[in-house]
Amino acid sequence: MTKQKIATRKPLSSARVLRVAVALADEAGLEAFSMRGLAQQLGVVPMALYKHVANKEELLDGMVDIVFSEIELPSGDLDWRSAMRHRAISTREALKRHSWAIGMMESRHPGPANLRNHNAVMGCLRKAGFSFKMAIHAYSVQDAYIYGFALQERDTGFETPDSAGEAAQRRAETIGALENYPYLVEIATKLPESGYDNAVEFAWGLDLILDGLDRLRHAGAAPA
Amino acid sequence: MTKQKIATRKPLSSARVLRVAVALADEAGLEAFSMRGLAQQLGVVPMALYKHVANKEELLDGMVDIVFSEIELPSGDLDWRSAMRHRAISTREALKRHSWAIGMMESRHPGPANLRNHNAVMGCLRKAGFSFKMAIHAYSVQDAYIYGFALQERDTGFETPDSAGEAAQRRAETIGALENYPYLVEIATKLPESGYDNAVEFAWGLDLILDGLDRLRHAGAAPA
DNA sequence: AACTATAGGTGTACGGTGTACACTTGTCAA
DNA sequence: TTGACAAGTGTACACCGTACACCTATAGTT
Repeated sequence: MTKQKIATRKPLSSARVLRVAVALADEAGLEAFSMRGLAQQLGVVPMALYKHVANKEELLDGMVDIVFSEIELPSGDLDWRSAMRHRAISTREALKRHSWAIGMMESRHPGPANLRNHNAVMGCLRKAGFSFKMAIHAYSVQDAYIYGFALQERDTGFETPDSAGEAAQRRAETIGALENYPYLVEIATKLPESGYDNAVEFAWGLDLILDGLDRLRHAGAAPA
Repeated sequence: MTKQKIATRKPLSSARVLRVAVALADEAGLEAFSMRGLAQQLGVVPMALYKHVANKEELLDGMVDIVFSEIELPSGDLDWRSAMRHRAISTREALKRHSWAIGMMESRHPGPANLRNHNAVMGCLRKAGFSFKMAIHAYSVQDAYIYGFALQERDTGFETPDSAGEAAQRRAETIGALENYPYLVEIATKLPESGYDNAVEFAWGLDLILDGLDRLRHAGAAPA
């Protein structure tokens, strides 16, 4: 009986723990993600996890690095702008799949996929002719935008045009009459019919930034 | 004796609870911020808080709205670019003071200061002649950048040029030899001597975005 | 084949969390 | 003086991460 169970049960491993942890966080959210819940998902007692993972912090480190590993590295075959564009879009998509990771991408002990990613991005910019200082600037704007957009996308759940309108409406109703906030009223009324789409919105801002960078690529100085 | 205590002790109020909560979160961090800790800070038993605040979630909502209330609204006396620039810088400064709020600005039940802020920003853009769609785009890029920059600033503690170098060094050493990541090596070596400064970095990207927006202000379409 | 070292899974327990619920106490109106 | 109501208290519960001692199944060596 116990023998059956053991024969049936796949053995644990840190890789499997990590995989299942990511899946669980994906569907339960970070708030509801606990060591006890993860153990249950794996058909095991909570303390069994600690034979494969030092503690929850280290587990989260590993989970974040899995997210990094899903992000496409900038391709050497493309011009820098296309390469950066692709990796930005790939990053947003990874963060959409794993929204629990959104605030944690740069805050945790970095793993190998993280380092590979950062090294490749910086390399792409330097090879494209950006000076060191300019490359730092370029990296900084892009990542700030990508992470910030992911954050907003998660927080203001504008999934479809409709829900965008509803969200704005609800927001205003919550606090009282929206008479006092005419521009929020405008958003609540016009956004639903505007065909708002997150992927399009993301690309719009991304292109604005990449265009700006292209203009300044060979300049050493600040934006005009 | 108990009488003395009571006579000495200022009475609680939701405003005072909120004020002290913000101060406590500022110095302890969000992780270490607990209802029990807050109660202790106020010289009161934990459950006393619940006479003035519904629960921790609502308390956090109120705390975030305090942060919003510290952000300068865009001034009507300035041109849109200057007004947006000031409020962006003011936002970053508020988030620097209250870094626990960084991931929560748009995720929580919005309070009055939040609504006033959003309404004013949208109003500034519309009055400056941005079409509705363009104003949405402009708002989206700016806020994504601001929040994303704050996030990075918090996570990669590049306070001074020195610490920036140290951080990069430490990061690489953690995972193993940094031989495999030449561009991270470059960052680790050059950044310390480059005079990196967060406020300057923030303004650089901000100006890049505002310049881009200015170019597109009257165009209805996507970045060129 | 017997023995033993080791890795992996278990059970219990501790100190932390948010907060429900019933209680006492302080303050002011009538 | 009384009685109502607001404010603060104490106890208790379910959850969390995880330290520690224990058992057990397997692998290697003799």
